[in-house]
Amino acid sequence: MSTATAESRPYHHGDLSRALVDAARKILETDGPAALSLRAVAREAGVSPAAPYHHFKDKAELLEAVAHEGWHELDVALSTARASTEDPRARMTNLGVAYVCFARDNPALYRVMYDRSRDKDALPDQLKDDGAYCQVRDTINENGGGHVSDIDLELATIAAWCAGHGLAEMIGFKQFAPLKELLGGEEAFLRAVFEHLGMFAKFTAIQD
Amino acid sequence: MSTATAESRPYHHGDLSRALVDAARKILETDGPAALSLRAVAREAGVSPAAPYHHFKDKAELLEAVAHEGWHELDVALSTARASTEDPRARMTNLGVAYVCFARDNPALYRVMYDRSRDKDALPDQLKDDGAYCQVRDTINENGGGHVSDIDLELATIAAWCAGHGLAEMIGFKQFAPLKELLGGEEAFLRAVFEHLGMFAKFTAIQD
DNA sequence: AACCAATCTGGACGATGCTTAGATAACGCA
DNA sequence: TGCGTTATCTAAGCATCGTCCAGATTGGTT
Repeated sequence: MSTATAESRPYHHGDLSRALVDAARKILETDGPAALSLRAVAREAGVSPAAPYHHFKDKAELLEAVAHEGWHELDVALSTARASTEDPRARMTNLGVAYVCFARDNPALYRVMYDRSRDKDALPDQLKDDGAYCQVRDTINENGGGHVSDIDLELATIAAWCAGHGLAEMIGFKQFAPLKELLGGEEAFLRAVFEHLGMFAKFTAIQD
Repeated sequence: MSTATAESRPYHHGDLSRALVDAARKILETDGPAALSLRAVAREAGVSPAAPYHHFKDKAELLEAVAHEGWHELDVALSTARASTEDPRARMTNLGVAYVCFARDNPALYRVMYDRSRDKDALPDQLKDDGAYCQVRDTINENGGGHVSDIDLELATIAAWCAGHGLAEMIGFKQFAPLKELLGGEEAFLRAVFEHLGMFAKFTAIQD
């Protein structure tokens, strides 16, 4: 035993929940989602295949914990992007670019996040109250100068979120490679695509 | 087509490839993607677990065939929607609604289609030449009256495609239920979201 | 010191994807 | 018509998976 990442562990691990989530994320990063088995996670944490069941009901619950971390980190990334400029219009574009870049830089994690959401037919609840989704809504609201109806604001947020997610899932697709090169890199490509999404048309009209 | 779960079937099946794809789709519809194992497919087709390997290299290749059928059917659905009206602007919205409705009505199939694409980091090649993707591009081009640059046309198509895909993956999410009810049903909700996607802002500006 | 509850192990069960060896039958050619 | 070639299918087996169980170990309470 003690295939552990470090020296020989005591019988009781100490903080196995944490170690399991960390092990899962390490496997995700190095070998991708296909290699993420519960047994592999236990192996990576230096523990027997049955040990995780004392901390997580089943594999899905472990993935839930991993996804939760992912959403939080996405939240942080969006916060940073949001603070990057004063111009509200540019801020919105930066937010979109940051979203897609997060998915590009953490493809396996992003996939787990949405696989779990699709299984539950719902995004994590925290997103709506003070998470990433909320940041998109607030930024859009700033664009409208506060004159936007609740319904329009919600619809625009959904539209933006869906576009961001769609792009995030396809950003690595081979078909886009020539266009990316033509436009001078992936980020320029991203900005150009977001330029074509006019979530603000209605709001700027209201402002005028 | 006499998939022989009943009467005695001859040693050689006749058209097992077809039967396997049909069996896979039936399992997808009734039990969802999680239940789609190669062995279950073979069982459903009334054949030994090893038989599929004489027609498909592995499970992924079977799913590839299933996905291929899905893309073709999506293509048909978009064609129908495209012919539904003369107004080019409304035609574009109808196209988006039809796309999302296809995903809503065939959730498991849609998931297989994109799972396969993500594994290959590419959409099916046929899409670009005369498939669903091409229909979106053509419809957008009609909107621009042919005055759109190739690059802008491609970018707008990508933007629309990504937004449609994002919405398609999330249309069933619980968080959207109240808004759907408020707007008078799912299709009204869809139209409202697509209203907020201004893929045409640039083009209408060109036309004006 | 003694007990309890939490934690971990070893082993097992059924199911999966896939491989191999051998059985069967359809097809082309004499 | 007969025969061999080849495609197709079965049976059995391997490694792995998710999950459960009985029993061993331990830290925390009293």
